[in-house]
Amino acid sequence: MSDLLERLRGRGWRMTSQRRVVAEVLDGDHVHLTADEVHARAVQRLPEISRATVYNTLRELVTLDEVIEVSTDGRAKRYDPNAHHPHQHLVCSRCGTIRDVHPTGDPLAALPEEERFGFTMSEVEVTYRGLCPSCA
Amino acid sequence: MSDLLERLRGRGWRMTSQRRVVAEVLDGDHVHLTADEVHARAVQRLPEISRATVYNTLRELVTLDEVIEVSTDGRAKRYDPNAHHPHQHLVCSRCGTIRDVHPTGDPLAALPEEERFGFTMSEVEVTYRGLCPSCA
DNA sequence: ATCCTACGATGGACAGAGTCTAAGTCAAGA
DNA sequence: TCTTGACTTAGACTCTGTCCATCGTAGGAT
Ligand SMILES: [Mn+2]
Ligand SMILES: [Mn+2]
Ligand SMILES: [Zn+2]
Ligand SMILES: [Zn+2]
Repeated sequence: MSDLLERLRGRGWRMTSQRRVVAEVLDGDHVHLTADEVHARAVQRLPEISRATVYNTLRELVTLDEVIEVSTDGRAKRYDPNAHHPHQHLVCSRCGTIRDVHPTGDPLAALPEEERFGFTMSEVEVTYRGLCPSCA
Repeated sequence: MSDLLERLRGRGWRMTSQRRVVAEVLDGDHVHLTADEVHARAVQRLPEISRATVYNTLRELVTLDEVIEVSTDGRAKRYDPNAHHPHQHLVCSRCGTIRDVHPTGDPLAALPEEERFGFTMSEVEVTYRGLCPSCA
């Protein structure tokens, strides 16, 4: 994730300990933490970091296309650092676990012209739901 | 929508004026109202109906599979009476308009076995995003 | 190395969406 | 008509997220 820190510095970001810690917390695969989960983990490393700063930093990362915002339920949004490889999500209906998945083909192809109502299409979001092995 | 009222009566629902009004508000095609929008319209017909009752009734309709809950943004959930014909949604990124759409083929087919992580799949939700004719 | 200052961090108030509770009301069966 | 448990209500409360005024500091200028 230090690539991220480099890119951000390159974009003129002032590098603070708070931003560094948020970026570190978001490192890894299949990471889909809520803002409060990010805050909880950030506090482990930097006890005085505030909730507002975590929200601010996440919002900036989203604006910079470095993190994706995912809302799979009606609850808290989740923040996904895997922003550079397009993917979809597989969610366990019981425990809420989220995995990144890569469906084959172009999902847009399944929507016939006459079903597009004159819209200019830009993206498709797919959420697969089911029970994970532990919950089944 | 009086079919709905019949079905509900058959399921042992006590029929109150409040429930009747909520069901009436939800009648129609491409209806995707928020709870507060449902409440606002219900108040036109029955001024003393409370927000809590609207929420209660919507939750029951969802439990009975008579209405579908849709969350296309991170904002308020939308309530969709078109629960008996499976469909997906096309959303305008600018104004939020929602249309029902019917993609061809089985959306599950696009997810290869090795991408299912041992999940027992149950459903797929697809959200197509773009700009509607008025917003483009 | 020190100084400056605009940008960032902070806590707390605030807002939107939804749930819960205790008390009052009424649909519908006896 | 009476009775009663299911339904409705207002408002308090929770959860998620935003906003604001103030304070602090990263990093360029000297
Ligand atoms: Mn992801
Ligand atoms: Mn719909
Ligand atoms: Zn699970
Ligand atoms: Zn539009």
